[in-house]
Amino acid sequence: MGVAQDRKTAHRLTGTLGGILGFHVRLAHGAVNRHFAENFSGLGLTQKQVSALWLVDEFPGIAQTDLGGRLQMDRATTMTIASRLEEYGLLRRERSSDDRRKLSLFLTEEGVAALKRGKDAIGEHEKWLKSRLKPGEFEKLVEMLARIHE
Amino acid sequence: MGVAQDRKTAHRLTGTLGGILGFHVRLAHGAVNRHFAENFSGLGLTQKQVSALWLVDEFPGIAQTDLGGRLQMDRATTMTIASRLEEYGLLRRERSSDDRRKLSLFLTEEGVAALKRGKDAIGEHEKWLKSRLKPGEFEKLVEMLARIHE
DNA sequence: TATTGTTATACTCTATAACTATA
DNA sequence: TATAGTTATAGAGTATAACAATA
Repeated sequence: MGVAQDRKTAHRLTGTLGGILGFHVRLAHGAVNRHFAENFSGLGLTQKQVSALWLVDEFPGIAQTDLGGRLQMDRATTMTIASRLEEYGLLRRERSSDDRRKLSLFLTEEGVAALKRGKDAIGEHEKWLKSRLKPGEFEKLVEMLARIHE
Repeated sequence: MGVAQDRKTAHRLTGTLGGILGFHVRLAHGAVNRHFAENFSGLGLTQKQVSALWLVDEFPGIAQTDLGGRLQMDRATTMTIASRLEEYGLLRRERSSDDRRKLSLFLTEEGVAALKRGKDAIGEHEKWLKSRLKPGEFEKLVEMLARIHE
């Protein structure tokens, strides 16, 4: 309640939005999404969808719940993404024999082809990202962002 | 089409999702949103909404289109956010006398109070972010992310 | 009891297209 | 003609709650 607290509050209230990390995370995310959507609309897939295909390819037979864990989404959200990819004919669901509650996910042939195109798109997109950074910063940035979401 | 190209493609296709910067930007954005939503639900405002209030406070009388520019959203999206804040009674719109096509935005008294609470929440939230980084990284991260979205 | 998947539902953010009014 | 705002509409992503099947 004293002068020190007043000063602290005053300082915080007069700060500029440009100094807020969360604000820059939000804008960067938007810029990344926009660049991908605008430049690779022919792909017919979002970055998120390519990520899901990528993980199913990296971990064949992964359970839906584990896919959700790796992409940090709850069961219902995972359901939305997986169902859409199944509708597109890119993903196949199979009841697990180990634990019959679980679904094992696999890519279809079309899914493998779509992932290949998706990875090419993401490769180009990553080049664009890299071009906006100084040498060595790319890896630094990955490391710091990972520490935030891990 | 030669061996060099094959090798390059093979390398790209066998890479792991964890090395993709866009992937980490997405996860970090999700983590930031989730932390804010879970810890400051009592505020009744999203980070995005607080950002909008903050900018109107920083630039009193800012036109809707300029607010949109600073938050990198198109006219329609800006409309959605501004209308909601007006509904909440936090924002006031006034026809500009300079250019009668434009709207000037101002905070209401309630808006000023809400922004104060919002800034306190964001201040705590930023502390959480900082705690996940090493000394000096916070500023580095802001700088790099800014270079991506600028 | 706990976990996995499922469905219904709702909310935020985003964008396109077509329209009105002002410049 | 171009710009600012507006409305209608749609889609992606996210989440909560309640339910069924399985462990």
